[in-house]
Amino acid sequence: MTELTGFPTRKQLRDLKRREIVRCATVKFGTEGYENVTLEAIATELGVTKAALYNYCSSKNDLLMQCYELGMDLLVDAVETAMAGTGSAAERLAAGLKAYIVTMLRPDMQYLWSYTRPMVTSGDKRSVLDSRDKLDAMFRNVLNAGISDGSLRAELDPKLASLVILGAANWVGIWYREGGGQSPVEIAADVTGEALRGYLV
Amino acid sequence: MTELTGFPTRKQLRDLKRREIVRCATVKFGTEGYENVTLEAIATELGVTKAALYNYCSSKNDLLMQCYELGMDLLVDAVETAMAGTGSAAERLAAGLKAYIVTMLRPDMQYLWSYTRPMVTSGDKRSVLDSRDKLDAMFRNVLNAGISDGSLRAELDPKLASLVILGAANWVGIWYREGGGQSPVEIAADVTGEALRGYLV
DNA sequence: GCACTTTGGTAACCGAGGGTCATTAAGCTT
DNA sequence: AAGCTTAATGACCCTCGGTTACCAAAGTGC
Repeated sequence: MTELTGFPTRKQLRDLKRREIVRCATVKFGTEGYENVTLEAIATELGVTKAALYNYCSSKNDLLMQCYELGMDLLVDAVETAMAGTGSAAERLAAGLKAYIVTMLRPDMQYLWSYTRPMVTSGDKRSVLDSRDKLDAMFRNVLNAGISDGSLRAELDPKLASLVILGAANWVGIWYREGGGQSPVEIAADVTGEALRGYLV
Repeated sequence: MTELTGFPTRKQLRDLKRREIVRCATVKFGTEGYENVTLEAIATELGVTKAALYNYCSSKNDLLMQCYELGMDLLVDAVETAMAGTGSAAERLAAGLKAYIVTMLRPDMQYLWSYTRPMVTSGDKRSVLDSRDKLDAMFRNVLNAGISDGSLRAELDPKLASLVILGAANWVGIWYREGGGQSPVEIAADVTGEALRGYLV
């Protein structure tokens, strides 16, 4: 989010608009569901016509990809920050997982995540898949580090373990709905504890 | 799959056709994705017109629900059978989970499962949600049984544990793609072992 | 055997919505 | 001022989910 000062250049203005479109679409896709949101609706909300949107995306699906990309970036950032601490690998793993879940449960991410992610197929934008791989790699790395520093069980298989752990975490994004008594932070703590139970020494 | 002998009655014929439509739709939704399948395509493949389908379903989404229902029934049956053994609860849990994963990875279930499930919202057909609850209950029950018979750790929380375990299992349906070297049975065994690691005594 | 309803299908159509394109208005540049 | 680029518009097309009027064949009562 680079802020502008003075006269924005053409490029800056363009990027600003693009981001505004993506932000608007993210909220609408997230709360109403991809299929129920028309490009007309997005355009109207932004005070332009549908055709104008096509200056910033090549198709509705491409717009969805841009939304997803934004979400993935948030997620990567959150996990990266949480894992940057100086504790044991096990502690960093727990912190990263907790951050992952909490971020995923943000109101504007939640539905986007659970409802939309499945429509991102392997044929899609490379950058999206890159973020996905990056997240996976971050968790595998910290799992490996845990074996090295002795804070996680030595016999675990990082690849399998990351699948199980991320599976459990991603599942939260699917069943969690607001107003269920527990806050995202509480849920994240519970699920993190449960998912890592078999790996802590 | 009740087979017919002799002259089928009107009702039988009708139900036969309905099932054939659902079967066809399941395969197509599963392999091509819900959005990419037109009712025309399904109708053509069955040698009828689009309008004829509306004698057997009330909307495209309703057809999807019927597909999903079929899949859920298969899943419930598979798990029920696998869990019916006489071993310890831990053994039955492992068998059930393995059956769950293997069934989920059947070619005609796979995409339907990962791609389509998210579109089944809480406002949908009761029977679909019932199957979902039923599966969940089956796993929670066997977890409870495991605490009782001592084959699982006493301190586990069945609700949380079933979320984590099913989350890990469902995640497989999302990342698994055919031709990845490992067979569904092998994957099911690996993931089952990994997901239950923290719960076995 | 003949009217008469019921069932299951068809062809034609409708409207919503994604996507396109010629055109125009508003800056830059020289 | 002239010419070029950019961004937006409005009218349009096409696909596809869904509806409706109509028809043919199978069952049913007389």
